Amino acid sequence: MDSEFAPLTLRALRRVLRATEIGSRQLAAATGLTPSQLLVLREIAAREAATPSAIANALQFSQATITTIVDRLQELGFVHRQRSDRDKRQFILTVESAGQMALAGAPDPVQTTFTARFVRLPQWEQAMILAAVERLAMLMDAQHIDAAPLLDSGLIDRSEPA
Amino acid sequence: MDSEFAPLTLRALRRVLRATEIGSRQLAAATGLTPSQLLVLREIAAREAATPSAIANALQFSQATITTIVDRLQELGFVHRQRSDRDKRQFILTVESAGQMALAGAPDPVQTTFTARFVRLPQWEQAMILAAVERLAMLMDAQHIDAAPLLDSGLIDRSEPA
DNA sequence: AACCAATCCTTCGGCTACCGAAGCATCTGG
DNA sequence: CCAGATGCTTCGGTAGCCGAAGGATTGGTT
Repeated sequence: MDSEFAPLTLRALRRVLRATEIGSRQLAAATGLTPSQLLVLREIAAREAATPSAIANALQFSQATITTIVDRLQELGFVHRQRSDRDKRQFILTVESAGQMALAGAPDPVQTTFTARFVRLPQWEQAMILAAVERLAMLMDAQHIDAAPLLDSGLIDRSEPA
Repeated sequence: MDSEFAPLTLRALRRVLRATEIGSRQLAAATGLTPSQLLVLREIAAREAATPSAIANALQFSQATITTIVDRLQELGFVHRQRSDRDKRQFILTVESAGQMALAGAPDPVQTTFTARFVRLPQWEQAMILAAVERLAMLMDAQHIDAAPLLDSGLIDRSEPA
């Protein structure tokens, strides 16, 4: 048997990736933001008291990169920079209302059509897809797995941490 | 019920995307190639008689972008440019042996660990994930759907083509 | 045959992404 | 109060990415 599901899954996954990547670039063009700017904006919006280093860490960008992107978001009036009181080395980043509107008013087209189609699937299939994607996320997310082995028995091998 | 599987799926999917994106950047650093160069190289390798415009179209890059990336791949000796006989405006791109080796010798770390973990899942789950991801690819790939409605009955809505 | 529009690719100019290294301010442990 | 660590920015550099313009080639028209 030794069925070869893995490469097929990877290939299909690449198609998904490509589609979303292209969509995010189109979205960027539509909003005037670049994909990276959008990514950073979303990441700031998603957390309380975001700091540049936290964003850099979450997105795996260097701090220098975050600085330039935040610079631009600030120029656009989407984000506010404010020194932290606790630690005056830090900046607290917050999303201004203009930024909120940009996020809300510019739905990702791929995401939109995806959702429109997805909700038409039978419930069981929706649930199945969700379960599968969450499983995928676990299988791929190396960061969190190092912190806490989420997977079931005997799944983790950890051959050479490099 | 009106269960909200869609946003959860999107959120999980974003985690997957992030993980692969980060992995591809790490891979790039490891091989000396950039993510885009790798993408283009893979795309050339994947097809017979690749032309710049075909690659540009598949990856949704401009021709100008492909030109510069192929320039660099050529400098590295990974890709060969040759005028087409049929149509002398075109170039035929082929992957040189050095490029083949680069592709083969530099496995994506995310992909590798993913596969290592994936194959340990029970067969039924592997099959389930594969089915789900293929379904996802269908749901997201706007390009092909316009050409041929792949989905089952009543799935397509096509509300405003924008 | 001569032309015109379309097509393929490149070149050019310009902005952004992204990084490492260096620099400045601040914090923390001793 | 000082030394080292930390958070962020600035600087210099490579690459991505694009639209517009340009050179060559093609196919269809008259």
